[in-house]
Amino acid sequence: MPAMSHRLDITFHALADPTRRAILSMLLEDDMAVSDVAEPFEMSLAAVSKHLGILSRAGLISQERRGRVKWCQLEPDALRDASIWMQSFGQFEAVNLDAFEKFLAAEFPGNSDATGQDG
Amino acid sequence: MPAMSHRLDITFHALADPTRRAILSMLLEDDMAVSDVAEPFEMSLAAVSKHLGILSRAGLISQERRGRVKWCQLEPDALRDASIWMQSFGQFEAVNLDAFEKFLAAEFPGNSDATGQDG
DNA sequence: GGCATATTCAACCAAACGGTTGACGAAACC
DNA sequence: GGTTTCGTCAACCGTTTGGTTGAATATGCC
Repeated sequence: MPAMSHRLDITFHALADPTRRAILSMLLEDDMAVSDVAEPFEMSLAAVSKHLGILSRAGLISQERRGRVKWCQLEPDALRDASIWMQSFGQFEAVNLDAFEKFLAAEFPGNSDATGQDG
Repeated sequence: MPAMSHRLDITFHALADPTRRAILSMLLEDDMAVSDVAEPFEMSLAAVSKHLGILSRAGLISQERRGRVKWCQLEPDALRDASIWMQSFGQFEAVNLDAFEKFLAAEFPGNSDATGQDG
């Protein structure tokens, strides 16, 4: 596996954008069509389509065409390498569940607007 | 904490570069001066200095000036939020130690060249 | 003081990013 | 068959990125 590092580049880069993280959060709840993914964002469908392409190339989501609708599905396994890479820096063997809850409350306020964006 | 999402942007972006991940790996072993961090890389000192600035602004390292030498120290706590964010995607409550070992062997071959870069 | 060492700053560059728009292709509906 | 819907493509645009170089700013040494 020579390109291990490159895969990490792709994964972390994909995660480094709030829109893309918001999309992943949305897909946590259910598979979605591209248009439905795009709907809550104040940007063009083409822009969201690009984001989905980046997530897809990173392996973080998969896309399956059914009829004219393209369904997007979370592929959380792709986070594994990145997560494991982080583990190599210690500290995280036992994630503090308390901190986790607080974090979620801050990152996904109300969970009705689980976008990971400010506001 | 309104800018939680922005912090994640910064952290993931900092991690999305192989040079910067290599630097973090080097700092795992020991604190280092800027010049010593730069030495193994085939790029200018100024470039490495910029990378260190990015890592520092992300909180992933701290820098302390002693005399004319600036020492760089790993700050693994900054990975916590990013790590926790990943936990929200499930899958990782129990990291597979076996996978972890294999990963380390691939990412840091021999551990004498723990750069995280290809080759 | 004068010179070497350690690090950053400033200006610049090519390439990539995140977005837009308009055209296009493919599937579905009537 | 014509039109609408879904999604991508291509071209473009301003900004950011990751790198370079040379000058500037400490600090340490003799």
